[in-house]
Parts: sequence; C-alpha cells; structure tokens
Amino acid sequence: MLKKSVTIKEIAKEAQVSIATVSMILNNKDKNISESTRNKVLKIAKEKNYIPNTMARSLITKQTGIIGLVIPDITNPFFPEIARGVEDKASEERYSIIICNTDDNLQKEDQYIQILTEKMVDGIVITHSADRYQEDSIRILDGCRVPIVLIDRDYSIPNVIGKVLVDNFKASYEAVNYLLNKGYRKIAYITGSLNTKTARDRLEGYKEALLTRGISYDERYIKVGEYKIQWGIDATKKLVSEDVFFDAIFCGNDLIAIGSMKALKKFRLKVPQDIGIMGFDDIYMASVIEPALTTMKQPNYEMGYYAAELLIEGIKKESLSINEKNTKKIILDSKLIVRESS
Amino acid sequence: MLKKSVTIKEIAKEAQVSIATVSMILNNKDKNISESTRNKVLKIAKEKNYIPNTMARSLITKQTGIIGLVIPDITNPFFPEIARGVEDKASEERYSIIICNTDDNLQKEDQYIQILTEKMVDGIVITHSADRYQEDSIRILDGCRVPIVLIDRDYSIPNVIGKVLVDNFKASYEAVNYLLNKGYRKIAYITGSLNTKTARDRLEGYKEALLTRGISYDERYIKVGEYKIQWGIDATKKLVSEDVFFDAIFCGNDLIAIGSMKALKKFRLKVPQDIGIMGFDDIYMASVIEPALTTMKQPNYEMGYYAAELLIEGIKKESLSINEKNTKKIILDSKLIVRESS
DNA sequence: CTGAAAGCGCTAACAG
DNA sequence: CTGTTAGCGCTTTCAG
Repeated sequence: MLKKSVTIKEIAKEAQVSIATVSMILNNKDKNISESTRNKVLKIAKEKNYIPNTMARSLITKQTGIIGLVIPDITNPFFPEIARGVEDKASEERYSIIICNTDDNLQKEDQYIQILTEKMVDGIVITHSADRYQEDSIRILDGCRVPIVLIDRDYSIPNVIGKVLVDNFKASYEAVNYLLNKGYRKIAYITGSLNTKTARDRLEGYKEALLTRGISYDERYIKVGEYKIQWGIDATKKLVSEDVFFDAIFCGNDLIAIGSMKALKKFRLKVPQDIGIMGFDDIYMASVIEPALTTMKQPNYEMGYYAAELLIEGIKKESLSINEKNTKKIILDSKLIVRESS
Repeated sequence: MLKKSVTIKEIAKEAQVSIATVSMILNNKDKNISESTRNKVLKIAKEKNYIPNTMARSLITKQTGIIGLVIPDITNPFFPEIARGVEDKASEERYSIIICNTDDNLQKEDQYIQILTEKMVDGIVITHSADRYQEDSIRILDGCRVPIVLIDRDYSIPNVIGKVLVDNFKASYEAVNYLLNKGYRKIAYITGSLNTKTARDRLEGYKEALLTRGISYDERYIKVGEYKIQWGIDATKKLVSEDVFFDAIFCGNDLIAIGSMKALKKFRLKVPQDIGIMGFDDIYMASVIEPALTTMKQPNYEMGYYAAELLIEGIKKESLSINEKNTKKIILDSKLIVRESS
C-alpha cells in the first residue's frame, strides 16, 4: 500500500532533462523533441511504472475527466441500462462516471449536485422523477457550473445543453398499428396511472392509431390503474367479466402485460384463441417471463449512450470556448420486438 | 457556464485576513480563531458562493473522497442492489463512487484499475466473475496502490483489506431445513452449472441438511443444468416423467424456480397438491412473478453496504498510518422469505 | 530542440 | 490568535 509514486520530476532527473520536456513527451505534445530524448524518457517512465497524477493535471486544465450521473435509484430496473449506456460512451471517450442515487428527493439532489460541483465533474447527466414541477427542476440545476444533459425530461434551463427523450406517442401508435395490421380490431388498453406525460402520450398514441383507421374506440376498453402485475390481472378479469368483446390487449407497461397474460390463461375459453397481446418492455423484461409476448422495447441503453455523447460533445466545445448555445434534443424510437411463441 | 469560482485567496483579501486563516475556518480547524474574524470570513464565503476546489485539496491531502466500484455489469440484476449498498454507505461518509463495468473481461479490468489509480481513488470495491483463476485475480489487483475490498470473492492478495461473502452453504442448509420442518421428505434439487463455488456450496448445503436428518438423498433428485427459466421447466418435466416421487423442489436460483413453477402448473394432477417450492432469490425477483414462492433472499444490498464500510474503515486507518494488517472477512446470511399464497 | 519559471487553489508547518 | 512560507505534481508560456 505504498503511496509513493514516481513523478515527472524524478523521471526528468534520471533522464537528465527538464520536467517540461518530460511533460510534453508524456502528453504527446512533443512536436519538437528529438527521438533520442523521447525514447529515453519513455523508457524510464515505463521502467519506473509512472502513473500520472490526475489531480495535479486537473488543477491546471480544469478538466477532471469525470461526469456525474444523477438518477433516482439504480435499483429501479429502468436505470441500469441507462447507466450502462452512459458508462460505455463515457469510457470510450476516457471519461469516468460518478453515480448518485437521489430517491427522487429534492434535497438529496441538491446535495449531490453540490458535491459533483466540488469534485469538479466536467458535466452531468441527470434524470429525475417525472412527477415534478418545473420550478423545482430549475432550482436543482441552478448554480451548477457545468453542462447538463437531461434524460427523459424536457425542461429548458440554462446549462442544459441536451435532452434525450423517447417518443412514447409514436411507440404506442406503432404498437397498436402492428396489432391492427395483424387483423385485430377490438383492442383494449390497460394502463397505469395517467399522471405522467409518458402514460398520457402512450394513451394518445393508442387513440390516434385507432382514429387513423377510422376505428372509434370505446372508453370501456381503457382501464386505468397501476403499473403492477396485479392490476394487469384485475383489469383483464374486468374486461372479461364486463363482457366487452376484445380480440387484443395493449398494456401500458410490462408488469401489466405479465399480469394480463396470467389472467388470460385462466380464461382460455372465453377469449379468442389467437388473442393479440402487446406491452411496453420498460423494466421487468416481460419477455423473459412470457417469451411469446410482443413488446415495444424502450431504448434505455441508447438513451444513456446518446446522453453521454451529447454531454461530452458539449464539454469539448466548451473547453474550446465555442459559444454555440443551442440545446440539442434527441428523440429516440422504441423498437418493436416480435417473438415467436415458444 | 462560468468557470470562474471564488478562491480562498479572494475571500482572504476581502476579509483582510490571510489565506491560511480562511482555510482553517473553512475546514473547521479553527481552534484559535476569534469569533469575529470567523463570522466575517464565513459570511463572505457564503455571499460569494464559495465552492472549495477538491482538486487542489486532494493534491495535498492525497485523498479524493472517491471510491471505485468495479463490477462485471450493472445491467446484470445481481449488481444494482450491491451498487446501491455501496453508494449509500459511501455517501453517508461523504464519499462518491465511480462505477466501472468490466464485462468479466480481464483486460478491461486492468484498464479500469489503472484509470482508478490515476484518478487517485481512495479505495476500490470489486467483484469479478466467479469463474476465474486465482493467478488472474492477483495480476489484476497487482500494482494497485489502494486498499481493496472484495465482494463475493475469497482470495488473499496484498491490499485486500476486506472481503464480504454470503454463506451459501448455510443458506441452502436452512432452506432445505425449512422444507423438512414443513414435513417434506422427498426434496428434489434443480441447479445450474456446478462450476462456481456458489453452486457447489448450495448443493452441499442441500445434501448436509438431508444427511443431518438421516435422509439419504438420491442422485436422481439432483438435476444439473443451467440457471435459466427453460431449465427449470425442463428439469421439472424430467422429474415428473422419470417417475421419481418428490414432494418438494428446491431451486438453485430464481430463474429456475420460475421455470419450475410454470411446469408444475401443467402437472397439477401428477404431483402433490401442496408441493413445496423454494428458490434462491438472486437476481430476477422471482417473488414478483410468483408471489407464492418461498425464497432465500440474497443480501446483495448488505454486501455492498458492508463492503463500503470495511473499505472506508480501512482508508481511514491507513491515513492515520495505523498498520494493523489483518484482512477482515464478513460473512452474511441469506434471509428466508416466506410468502402467503395469493 | 530544450530549460527556466510561474503558477493552478489549497494545506500545513512554523513563526510571530 | 493570525500571517508567512513552502510546496502538492503538473502544464505552459517564453526564452534561449
């Protein structure tokens, strides 16, 4: 556990050159340095197992090569993929990420932003609860001196140089369209709470898809509840018991879809044999549980990846003092995953 | 996006004291500083929204307040809880964590360790693939100058100041014992590959529990395959078709348990009504899918939490140059979760 | 082609 | 009680 590590100073002494020369060589800024000294220095550095001290460098360059990732909770299955996407892009560009779990708690978020600022991160990727007032968001990101990219959020705040969103309306529209193309006409929709924009967009996409085909939808086909397996079961039971004829069910998320499929198995005789089921594959990998399920896969990994890309681009531009201040917006599509019944 | 932030120098000038005074006050090392100057400095610091520059401090103190977390893949449902545990403890102690996904790739691991060392992390918490030779592990952690805590691994390597493990043997033993206490006597065991110590320990626990009760087990009761839902289904079918009488099944992980329960539903008439099913709740939260399932919940969160605790303890001791070099080992128990049928 | 020198922002003795 | 003085390890003009 030796703390002692070689410095460029020691290398310089050993190589009998100045520390400036060593620094330049080690940073590949050796335009005008002779091959001989160059090799000599490099050899010594390797021998002594030189490890640059990032702190010292950062003190001068004002860049740490670290970006902060602020999310509600990595334990929520929605986030690991995002985190992975961010990390992958970051490490491609030789950035590290510091991860912060806020539990959707404003105070914690503020505190983390503060810490990240002290730690001199070069930028921040942040997602926060969809149920949050705009003023709060502003307060949170206020006073933070680094570029920010939002994931799954669409506020306009100074410092926010980018946003990555998914088009839920379109995804929902296409999912329903897929069912329609398959010949289904009576498509029920089971969703969780409608108090997030995501949920409302999905519902609108469903309605729009039907309207486009001139199919009027019936309010009785729409069941609003919770994003839980149990609600998938209950809502499906309701549909059956209410004697509403349906030949397909579209589920607002994968938990609901899992529940719905469970329930349908019990009603094999009461519903069409080839009933169409579709769900959003948000979090629980419904497909692992119900391999026959067709889903709209949310591009979580991609969201993280593009967010990091946007951020790093912004960081670099800024360090070049380019002052092009339009915030970029990337809207990603969900992907229809059709599986064969097993 | 102002990069300019106030320094203690400016505060010192404004308060008409020396920078040393300001530094001491801001670090609560103001044993002998008058209340008046103290308040004056604090007031100015607040007014100017002073943010300490961690880089500059770290350069001197050789402490960054950052811990590296090296894991195979945050996307693997085994790790988010661990990561959360590490982060929670870390943030309690005002440490941040940098997360690295190695994909069980030695080269990547080496590279990350290198980067973390450059970034001057104060310590590292690492988990790596169970299928790995000891020599490799040594090579990886070699040359790394900071304290290390291993999660779910038990190698003895310099720098490793702690290990956090779960007692799989005991967990398995207790799970089977639970079934025995319930009156089950013919307990089958479906496991994945036996080439990890975890899997072997679990199998041994199963055998030991039976032996303790003087129950001889039959090799036909043990099905070795993969940790997948499909294997749970197939193995269960096998058991039924082979006409081996069993009144309970113990599953090596939750995917297998999910598969097994699926299969059993199809054989309702061929197996005892009150068949006992038990599984390890490692990764997929089997309980969400099959709420009636009794499981041994792996203490992932706790592993992370204790690992961070051990590491931080070690970091502090080291900074105090205490040279007590025994590596601590924490062995955690899984927790039996009995659920009511829904 | 290379070296000297001036810091980055902060801490930590050591004087007064 | 507070100020002076050295650096931490590195980058970066600017002279030679």
